[in-house]
Amino acid sequence: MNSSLDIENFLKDFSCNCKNVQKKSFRKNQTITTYIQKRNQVCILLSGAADLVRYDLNGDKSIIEHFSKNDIFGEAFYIVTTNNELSVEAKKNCEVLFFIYDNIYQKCRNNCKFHQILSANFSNLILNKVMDLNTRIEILTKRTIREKLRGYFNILSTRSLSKTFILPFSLTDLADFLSVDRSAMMRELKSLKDEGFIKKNGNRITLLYK
Amino acid sequence: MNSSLDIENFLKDFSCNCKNVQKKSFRKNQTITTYIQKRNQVCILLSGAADLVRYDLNGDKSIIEHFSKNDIFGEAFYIVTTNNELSVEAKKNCEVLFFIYDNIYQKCRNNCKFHQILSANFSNLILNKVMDLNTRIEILTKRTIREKLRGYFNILSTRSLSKTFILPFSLTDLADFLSVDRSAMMRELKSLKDEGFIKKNGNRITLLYK
DNA sequence: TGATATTTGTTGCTTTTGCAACAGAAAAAG
DNA sequence: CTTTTTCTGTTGCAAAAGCAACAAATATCA
Repeated sequence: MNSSLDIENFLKDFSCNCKNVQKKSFRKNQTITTYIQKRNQVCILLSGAADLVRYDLNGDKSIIEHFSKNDIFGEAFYIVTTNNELSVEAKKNCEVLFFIYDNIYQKCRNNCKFHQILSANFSNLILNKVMDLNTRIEILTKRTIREKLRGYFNILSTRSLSKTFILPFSLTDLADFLSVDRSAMMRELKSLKDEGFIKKNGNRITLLYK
Repeated sequence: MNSSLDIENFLKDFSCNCKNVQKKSFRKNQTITTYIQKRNQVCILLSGAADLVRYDLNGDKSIIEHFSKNDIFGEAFYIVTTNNELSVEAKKNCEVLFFIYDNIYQKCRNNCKFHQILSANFSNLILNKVMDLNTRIEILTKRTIREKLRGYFNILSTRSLSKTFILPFSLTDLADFLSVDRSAMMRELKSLKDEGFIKKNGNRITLLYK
């Protein structure tokens, strides 16, 4: 989306005096927010990287979403149920903008530039989000670990316009992202290597098939 | 979302003379659209039910999304890759509105009511979509068939405000939706029944746990 | 209504995945 | 620079899931 460039520039040095819009910084491994019903919070990640994670009753961790620069997230996009605790964890040092959803289309008292540009760009930000979510679902609906890996690798390859690309995850996190057991995934990665489908150096992957 | 009521009323008897907005009818099992890169088509399902499906190289079918009344979909929300064919299939007779994404925020020549209301409500329509997608991901990230079933049943129970609810799918389609083998799912359903977690009559399910 | 197609329910067997555990490599912290 | 922590790579075994096949029940269609 070329429109993300507009947003990027404006977010970099936004200023708004509304008490409803806040910019906060987080250090790696801190919890940025926990999803709570009815608060309707929306966040934009200005810099850094973060994951939306769920710990289920067995203590298994799932990475529900992976956020990087300019991604939008927050409980406003979620129907929060009682069965699971969702929280957003900083994977690197992060800067995050917080506001509430109701606020987006309301003109703020100051009629500040932030609100103007935000409401103009909100749909595009969400559209990007929808595309990411659809991509994620595409991968998760694949039946086997092998297909998930190949599906994800294809996407990364397409995005980087190259057969070679760098995984945006540690292998441990990749397993959580694909929602599979890490050791099983490692086994499958090894088979893919042995059978000549991929080449792997650390987290640099090269696809060897068409 | 209470805002969906506005949309519902206006969609029911919309009229727009733009050549870029079309309303079409489909019979059960017809293909409503196939996703093609760059066309940027957006669709709103006015009535009926439809599924976004993918057939992979092995011929396995996955239901990527399930659409009901007032759901929004289309290739504009997708990064279409070469590896898979995505199409939307009518599960019942359907009425569908077609237009292109660029069109949403452009004022049409006629400045018609449709475009006015659509741009005002587009964000809410997408927001609902994001919530659905997030819900779907929640379920797909569960590790076992049992957890997927229970996760999905919890959601249906919450939505219907009751321990008893009707599955919106045939069991065959439910398996495709959860992206698992049907016979394995049936086995798991049987265990859930035998162990006293659920009661099942056709596609009416009752949860027996807390 | 009768014929045809689809869905449900079930099972034996095979393959895949998850689990647990551990050693070595790499990265982070002090 | 050394220690501590996290990540990678691997394995044997157990559990879960997929596959194939079929009969019975339902639904659809002509």
